[in-house]
Amino acid sequence: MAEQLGSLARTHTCGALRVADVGARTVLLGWVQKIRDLGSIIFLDIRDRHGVTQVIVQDDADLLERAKRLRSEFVVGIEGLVERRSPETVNAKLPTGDVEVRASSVRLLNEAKTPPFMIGDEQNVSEETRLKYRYLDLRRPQLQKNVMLRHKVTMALRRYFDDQGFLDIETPILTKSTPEGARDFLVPSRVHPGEFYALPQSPQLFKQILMIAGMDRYVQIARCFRDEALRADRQLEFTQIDLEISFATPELVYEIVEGALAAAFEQIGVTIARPFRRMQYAEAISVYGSDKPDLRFGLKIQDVGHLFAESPFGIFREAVAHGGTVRGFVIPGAAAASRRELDEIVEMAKQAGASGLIYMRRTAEGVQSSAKAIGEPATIAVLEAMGAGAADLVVLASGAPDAASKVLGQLRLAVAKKRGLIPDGAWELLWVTDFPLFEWNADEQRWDSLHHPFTSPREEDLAKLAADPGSVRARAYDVVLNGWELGGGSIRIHDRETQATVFRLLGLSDEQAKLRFGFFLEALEYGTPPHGGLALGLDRIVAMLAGESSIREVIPFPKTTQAVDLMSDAPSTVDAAQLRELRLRTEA
RNA sequence: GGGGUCGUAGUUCAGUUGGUUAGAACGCUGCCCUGUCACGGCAGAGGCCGCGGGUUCGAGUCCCGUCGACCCCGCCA
Repeated sequence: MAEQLGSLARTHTCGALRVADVGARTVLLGWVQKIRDLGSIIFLDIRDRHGVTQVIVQDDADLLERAKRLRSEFVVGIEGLVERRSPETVNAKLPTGDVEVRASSVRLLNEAKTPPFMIGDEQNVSEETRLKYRYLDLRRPQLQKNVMLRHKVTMALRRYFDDQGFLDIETPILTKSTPEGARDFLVPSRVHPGEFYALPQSPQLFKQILMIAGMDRYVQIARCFRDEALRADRQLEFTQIDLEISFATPELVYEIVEGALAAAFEQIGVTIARPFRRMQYAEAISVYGSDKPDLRFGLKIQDVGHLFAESPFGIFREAVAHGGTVRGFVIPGAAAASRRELDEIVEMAKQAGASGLIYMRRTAEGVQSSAKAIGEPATIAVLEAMGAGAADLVVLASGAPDAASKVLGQLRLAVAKKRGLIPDGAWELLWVTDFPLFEWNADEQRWDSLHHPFTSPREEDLAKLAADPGSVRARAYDVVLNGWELGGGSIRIHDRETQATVFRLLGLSDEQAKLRFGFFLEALEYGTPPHGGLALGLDRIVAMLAGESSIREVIPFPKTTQAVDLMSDAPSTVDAAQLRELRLRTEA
């Protein structure tokens, strides 16, 4: 049934033809998107990734007969003459809508089963169905647009880093397991039974070694693998724009990364404001309850603990007495909220981990607080201290300072979303700086790196390393866009002594450190330049630029939240023979 | 590991208090149609109501379990 392509050569893509082409002979190769059969005149919409062109079949009985046999998604070659459409038949919705192709031959290159969903249609299809038939989903305009945007962003970044003197260098995919951080994906070695490679969580040590090797500026669009739970913004494998710079200061890293993001934003025609705003980690946590604050809206968290030191309201008074505090934020215009809306807000707070939430507002009769014990004068004092007007609602929660803020930070996001406080088209980029170097791991009774063990402490905090590790700030920084962490990095430790001190604080004996990172520690001793860098999440950047809320929309073949590829059905069992060769036995 | 939302025709969905033969739209098939582009008209096919159990005279609907998709917490140096 299907015919050969033969010598049929494409002259134009399906998005190319314009009035200037009228009179030209053309060959279009593509998919049948739509057939409008009017009897003795048939219109075909032919699609490729460049666009859609209308083909008209008329007069020729044999050709009409052939066209009638076509169905959606058949692959065809159309030969014909470009004609101008009469004014009343122009289709303003198509870039090619001023012209049409009068077919002189229709070649059926391949048939297609009826697809499970329509390609040219914007109708919603469940993600499950889309992922199973990803090759069809990828034909749809939205994903084609996203794939093309990703290409443009990638190319722009490669050009940018080349201009900035970076070398694009590949690092191994089969590498050494370093059990800190995320769970590794392991690859068994046939040659060394019982031993395993790990897939890189990031090329961290290799890029630092490239600095030791004198490469000066390194960049790689690197696939990274982490065997952790999946989310809208997290996949098992994802792509980082990984970079490292010798003789780097944070300022230099900021400048280079801001330039890179500007180049990426140019691809959607947006000029971003530079330099980016900066915010210390401590402020981000206390005021926004998050280390990746969304600055597109207010609802800033304020501390009013001092107003409750002697409050008759026991919960707040006790919190303050025991080193905690009372924090909250103002929801503008929410004073008129119904009982049901108020209950919803309290429920959202509980979902965020709050044990309770107090709200207060001004009323026609005076003021009202959901905790009557607080009393009218104190309620007025809080409303005034927080700058709440007559139309506003105040919500309050108590707890340890950071914990209260983190709960309120989640509530802040939920409230903003629910009440439509997030403006469209806003791009709020910032650097979050001065992260703590360590966080206390209560389960293991030791310090953990907040970033990673190769992060340099701030020089003025070096003296505190031994006595008070929790107060040591890192030379680490994250770049945040609209509440998404786009990337993070640090100035690295470049001397063996500091590195050894940090390992000890992390509870790694010299022996363990040598076993895991021996090659790296040895390399450090051969003239390591001061260096630092950062990694940007390419999937997140492209998703943001594309206006998508999940990175699955910018990854051609993503996995489900249960880590399954619905198209290929990976992961799967393997032959017993394969396992034998690897000397592996499974329990399941 | 925990919490939540959702599984009904190829697709997206509706389905009342548990009650006759489970509907709509789009898609699909056939016929008609010379300017359509969300073509139009006529006719038609299409269902293990995710799966398994239970309650009941009777279950798409109620209960238990299970599988899957998505969102969130934990986790993600």
